[in-house]
Amino acid sequence: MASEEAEEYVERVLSLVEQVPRGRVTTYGLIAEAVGGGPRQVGSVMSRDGGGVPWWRVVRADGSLPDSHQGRAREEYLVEGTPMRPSGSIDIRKAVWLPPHGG
DNA sequence: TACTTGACATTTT
DNA sequence: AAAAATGCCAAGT
Repeated sequence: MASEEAEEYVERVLSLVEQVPRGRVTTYGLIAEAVGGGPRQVGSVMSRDGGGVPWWRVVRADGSLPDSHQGRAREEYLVEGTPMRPSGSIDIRKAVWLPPHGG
């Protein structure tokens, strides 16, 4: 039962990811700022239990995609109309969604 | 306790 | 613009 805290942290992360609107994305760092901890922690949580949320809406701070997002994520960006750059990475400046802070 | 790992971020070359 | 180096946080071994 000692890991109840860890589960709550996971739920907070997933909760934010579920709140990301279509056509927008957010970053690991912003989520980390909102829920606490570090960007890497958010990434770890995602790989563990991010399978139930729109994980493709979470990208790196510069709009580039993690190796794991290759494949399905690309299709999602196309159908959702996510602002992309000709290079293939996301136009983070237009696509970024700021998660709600402390409440 | 020390070392290694990971869907990251920022600064410097 | 792209790559390397450094910093960061928590968990696992």
